[in-house]
Amino acid sequence: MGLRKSTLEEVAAAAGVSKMTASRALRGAPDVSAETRQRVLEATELLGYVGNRLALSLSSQKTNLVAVVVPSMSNIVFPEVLAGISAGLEGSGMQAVFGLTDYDARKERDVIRDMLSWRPSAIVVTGLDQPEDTVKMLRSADVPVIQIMDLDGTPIDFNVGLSHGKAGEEMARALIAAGRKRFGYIGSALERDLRAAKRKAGFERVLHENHLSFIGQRLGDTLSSVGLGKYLTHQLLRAEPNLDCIYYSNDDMAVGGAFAGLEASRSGEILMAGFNGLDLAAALPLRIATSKSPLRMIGEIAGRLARGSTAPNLPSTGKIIAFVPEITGVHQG
Amino acid sequence: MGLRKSTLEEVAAAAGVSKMTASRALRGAPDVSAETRQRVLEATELLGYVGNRLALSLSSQKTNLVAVVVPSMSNIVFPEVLAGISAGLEGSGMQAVFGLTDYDARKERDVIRDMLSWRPSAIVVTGLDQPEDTVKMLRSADVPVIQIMDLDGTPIDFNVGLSHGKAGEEMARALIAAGRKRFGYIGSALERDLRAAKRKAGFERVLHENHLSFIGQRLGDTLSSVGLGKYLTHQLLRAEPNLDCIYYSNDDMAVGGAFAGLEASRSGEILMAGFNGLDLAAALPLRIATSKSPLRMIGEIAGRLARGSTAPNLPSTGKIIAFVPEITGVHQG
DNA sequence: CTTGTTACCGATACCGGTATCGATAACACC
DNA sequence: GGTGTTATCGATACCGGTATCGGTAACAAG
Repeated sequence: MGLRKSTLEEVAAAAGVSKMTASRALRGAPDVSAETRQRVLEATELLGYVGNRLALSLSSQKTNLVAVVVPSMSNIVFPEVLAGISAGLEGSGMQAVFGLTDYDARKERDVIRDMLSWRPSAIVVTGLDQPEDTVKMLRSADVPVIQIMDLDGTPIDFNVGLSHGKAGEEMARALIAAGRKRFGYIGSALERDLRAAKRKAGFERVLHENHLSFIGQRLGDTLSSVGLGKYLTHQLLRAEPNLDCIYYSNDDMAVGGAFAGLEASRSGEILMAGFNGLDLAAALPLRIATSKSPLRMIGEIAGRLARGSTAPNLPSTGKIIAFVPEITGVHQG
Repeated sequence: MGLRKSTLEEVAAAAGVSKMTASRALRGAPDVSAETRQRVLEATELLGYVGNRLALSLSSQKTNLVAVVVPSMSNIVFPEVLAGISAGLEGSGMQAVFGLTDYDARKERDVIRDMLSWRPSAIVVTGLDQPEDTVKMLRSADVPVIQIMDLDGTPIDFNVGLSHGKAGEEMARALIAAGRKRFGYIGSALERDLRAAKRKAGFERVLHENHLSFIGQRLGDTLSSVGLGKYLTHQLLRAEPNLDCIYYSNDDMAVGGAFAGLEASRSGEILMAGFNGLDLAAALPLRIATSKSPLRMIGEIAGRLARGSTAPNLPSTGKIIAFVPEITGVHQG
């Protein structure tokens, strides 16, 4: 059991052949006799040889890396997408590499630059709102760029997701159709979570079309969480007791809101609407309304695009894959 | 704006210097005149040059990679740990690379082998229960190995986590001290989630010491989730209506259980106990008992160990960093 | 015996950087 | 003028693989 990582050269020496022959044997290339191949495999086993991908990738000018850049891991949304990407890559020999931006554009640029320095065979980034210099960097990287989650903007290359503006609009229409009239809004950190801001803007557009507006709103400045949603809902309900519907920036916040409603003994009256369609929300004893965003599917398709395989059964063709979220849990009030 | 990735050679040519001088200029090495450095930087900007880490790492025999191998992303536990690792690595120039095992030992071995082929400067793996061949591979890799989450076993090198056996024991003691007598258990996929199995075993040890045992239990075979916890709890409560306490494999399941209790109008009576101390559970309108596992902290310390910096204020010294989970939410019954 | 074919293998160049050592020029000093 | 010192730069080797081409031995065919 060698303590230092052994090289192909050493394996070859142990097998009594040249480096080149050892390389061929390990890759299952032709032009190697069965006996020689056997000896090389034994030497490999003996030395615990593990190939060096750095050398392989440098030499072959190819990597099996897919760079994935997401804002955060602090709620279940992005992990779900990442799991989807991993699943979409499964069996391709490709490996996803994740980088976090903390919803910070500068950090995003640095992370992307760092990722590109590994010469990945594809890069997946979240959203369409990268600043110009970041876009320029991605464009000149000569790598397939897959922008996920959002559709509202101009994609660089591939684009998988849904229109958050429309998602907000549709939710507003559904709630108005269900007879809701007195709306509140609760969200957080909208200057960073641009997709949540787009949903809110879409929602408000439809409210205005119907000569309505948010009666009251509360905006937190930390990232969304169940606890924050609960806290802000208590606040908002104290200030505006006669709301009959609250739109939240996402399901985490809405679930918190539902708990707050429960604690305030006002469960049935006020309809809480979120976004994402988390499993958690489905298991809740309280009904919240939500738009089901196909997080895992978005990840899987991104993964399949990254591996370059033709993805079957896509909801639309071409380089833009659009989903329309299904709205559930809206009931008359 | 070059479409193909440019090389240092090209940058050097554009600046009218040799490759070597360009390399020095970009790394801020000495022996470069201010004027030359300026010309190189301009050429870099012009060509949109992004260094090639493959070449750099191969040449320097060093990578900035930290390999991280976790079982899953489907609940918030591991994302939380990953976020901690990222935070612990912040500012070090190191980059975490994640691989998923789906709680499958064979897949774990393959993922670890694949990770090692990138010659990471450290590798973080989940748990201490790797099969012998995997351990051998890690041992001979000549890389710091950091095993996280669990302490019950023999570590290869560094070890950060807590004893899940003891966590189960302590929870049982606390519940018994609070007057609970009729215990049930609900979990899932224990043959894969070995840490949950250890907690259960610890819990049962203390039950037996007190001449008690689980009156009834339900084991799912899919991964834990809020929905599954709710479903199994309904089942168990029908079969064993006189339970006064249920121990769950984790908080996800326990939260589902709490919801089930709510739906069955038996909220106050039965104490549900989980594990992890998720934020979600804290925001719940219902009290569940839990052991707070410092997930993010475990990740951060693993990250700090990986970057090789001395981590200040560690709860213990040496290569084993042990945490003791805090139990909350246990009330008399 | 010569020639051609096939199977197997090795020598060499290269991927894109960095380490190392040596070269050159400018300048100071004796 | 000869010599030493310093600042700046380039040529070369190397990291650990793979692509490519050429070489050798064995054997069959003429």
